[in-house]
Amino acid sequence: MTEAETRQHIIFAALKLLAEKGFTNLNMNDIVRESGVSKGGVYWHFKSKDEIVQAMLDFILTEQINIVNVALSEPDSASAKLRRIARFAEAEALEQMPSPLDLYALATRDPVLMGRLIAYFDQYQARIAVLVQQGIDEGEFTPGDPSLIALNIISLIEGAFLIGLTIPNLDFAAQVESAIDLLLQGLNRRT
Amino acid sequence: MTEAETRQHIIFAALKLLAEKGFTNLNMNDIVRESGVSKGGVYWHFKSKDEIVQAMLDFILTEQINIVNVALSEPDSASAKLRRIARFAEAEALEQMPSPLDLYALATRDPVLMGRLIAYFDQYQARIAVLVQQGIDEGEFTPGDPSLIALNIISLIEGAFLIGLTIPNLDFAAQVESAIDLLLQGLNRRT
DNA sequence: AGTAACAGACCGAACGGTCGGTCTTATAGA
DNA sequence: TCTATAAGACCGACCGTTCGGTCTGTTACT
Repeated sequence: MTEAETRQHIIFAALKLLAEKGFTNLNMNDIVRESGVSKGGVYWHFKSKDEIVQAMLDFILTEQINIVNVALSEPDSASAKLRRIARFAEAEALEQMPSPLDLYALATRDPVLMGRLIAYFDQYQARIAVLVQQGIDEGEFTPGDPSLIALNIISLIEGAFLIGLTIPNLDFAAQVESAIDLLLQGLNRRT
Repeated sequence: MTEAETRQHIIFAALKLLAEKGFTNLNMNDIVRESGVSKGGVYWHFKSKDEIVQAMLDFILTEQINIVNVALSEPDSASAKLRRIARFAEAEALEQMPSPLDLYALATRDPVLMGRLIAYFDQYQARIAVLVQQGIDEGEFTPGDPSLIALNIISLIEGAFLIGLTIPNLDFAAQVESAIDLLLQGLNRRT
């Protein structure tokens, strides 16, 4: 195993544990056990628990941005892209990915994490804003401030996530779908 | 001080600390110090830390429901009520209330907390659904499943909160306002 | 006197992090 | 080619601290 491989191996182990037990119950000894790497080994690659948390957040946010990028790169109408993003989000939620909720909560207190999170939201917002602009240009959406509308769209998706992650036995897919419908109904130009 | 007063005093102290330092750094010794009640005293009123966390969540959720109830009791149009709720939410966010984010994250792993949270969302959803129904009946909103629409509205508000709590220097009020506008544009019957 | 309400010293487990050492692989001089 | 040397990657026992929680009182009111 190369250095980078081991590093990622440790991060994946940590992510798995985070998904299973939440941050409050995430401790180094468990990460050591789960990863199969010794304590010394883990601390060779990461100088602190905080650094692991940081790496986990980076990984998740990068994944998220990639999902959005892929959805945006498809040659589709703006609303179709929007639906695609929502569906990706849904698919990912169904996997055993750890909820970013713990990490968001942490970021509220940690300037470093907060920095990454802000950068992420900036990127996210910028990309969605481009999409909104596309929709407006193509006459699909009613004109408005793309940046602000983008933030509202993100709010809706994140909120749906929050609810979906919290409430079990909820038809998450249907909810996201209808949320987007509601949103589009508001965005679509009235013909 | 009566028993109930001391109890609430301790909870307030815990809430203040939660707001300041987040759940990860919330410990009993600090609660003891902040409340001014001794450890024995605190453990006289609460048999465990979990019980305090539970009480905190209960308090926050009850507050939230009350806000909604007050907003709903005003004799207003459906959309006006909706704006009122958003504005209340915003006002509360500006105070130093602790973000429920930590508690939401916790609830994901704790069945008891989850139970309270689900009950809360159920109530919340039911109330908003009534409001949506009112809007539909009065011809203000386009017809649709009030329950599902209610969930979407909640998603939007919670999402706006999430973003607002996370990103600093964001014009939170403006964002919520525009989010509701966007929503209403979708909800309003096209004349 | 009895009990509800509190005080605070104390406990053991668990935590994040350290440290001296080992194993493997790469390099280089003879 | 063989071997000496060194560096990188990893090991796991151990340490100091912190944590949630307990226990033995003490106060004050009825």
